Amino acid sequence: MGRPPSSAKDGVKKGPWDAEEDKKLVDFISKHGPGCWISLPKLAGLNRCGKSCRLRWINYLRPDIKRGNFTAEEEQQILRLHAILGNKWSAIAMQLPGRTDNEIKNYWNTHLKKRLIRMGYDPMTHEPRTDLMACLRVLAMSNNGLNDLLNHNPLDVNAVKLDYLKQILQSTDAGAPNLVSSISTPLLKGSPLLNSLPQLENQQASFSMGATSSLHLQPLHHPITTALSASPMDLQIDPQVTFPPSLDSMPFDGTAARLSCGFFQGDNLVENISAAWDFESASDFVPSFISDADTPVSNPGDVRSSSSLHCGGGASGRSSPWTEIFFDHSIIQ
DNA sequence: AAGCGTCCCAACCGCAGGTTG
DNA sequence: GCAACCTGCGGTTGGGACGCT
Repeated sequence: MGRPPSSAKDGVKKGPWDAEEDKKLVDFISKHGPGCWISLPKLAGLNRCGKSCRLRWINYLRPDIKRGNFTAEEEQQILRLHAILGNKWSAIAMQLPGRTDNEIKNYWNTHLKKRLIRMGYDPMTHEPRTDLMACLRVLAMSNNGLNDLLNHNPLDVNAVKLDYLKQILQSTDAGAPNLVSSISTPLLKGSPLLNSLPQLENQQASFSMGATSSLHLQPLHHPITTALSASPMDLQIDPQVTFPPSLDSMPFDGTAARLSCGFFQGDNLVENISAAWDFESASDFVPSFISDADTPVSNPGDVRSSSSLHCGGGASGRSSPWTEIFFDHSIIQ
């Protein structure tokens, strides 16, 4: 568990602690108290840096550390405190005797945050995230309906693709309070793929999102994709738009498309997400998530790969919960 | 049984703030 | 006032454990 043993420039040992090191540290601190962490390693006969000793003592060796699973009461307390304090793990730990900030942080990241997400709450604000539902439905189709179709009729890939596109374009959310946009599909005209399904042309599709959402649909793998991503296809849906007529004649090779949603607070984009569909092969048909650039998320199941999605309004460097929202949500699963 | 992907968590890193000389 | 040092915090890493195919 943990980091592999390694040596720093000055020869100080790093990585997991062994029993002998633990004993030296415990013996020294029980005799002399924690004191100065910088000089402690030398005095205790440890080939570690003071920082490492401090961390080991505070997070593992301290006699008042409580071991074992978190109780339901502790979970509730963490949730309550996190709603008030945010990621102030040390402040939260002060209210939970025997628990360390590191332990609480780990427990939050591996259990409680995901649980909140599954329940439809934003783990940072602890507020319901109703504005995500339209995108979740689109993505649910991708993970369930599409795969089912492929499994049942693997040979008729084009039919599956068309059906999938149709589902996306027909998706509605009558239950949500903000039914704000409608999107026509002239963009898809001319696609060899779509020509085989005439009724799809000019079809109106409704997407339900927050009243200040944006949406764009654009072809990938196209020479002018880059130019398009800046404008004019990034559309502010407030309250109702259709694709600009100029896009009617845009070539679409039928191999890929991207759905992108931006969420705004006032004029500020606080979150932008995209899903891309690659129609080149059936196996690539599950959408991949992309950030504001064209960098696909290589391993969307691993939350650590989601760092390319920036969560606005928080501290810099904070990883976005959005990928988890999609892949952990009960609708998806 | 083997291979693979994901989960979990101990430990590391960088940084900010406080203290000391 | 300033630099060096020390401590504490929050974010991130990475490998063993585990589960699934």
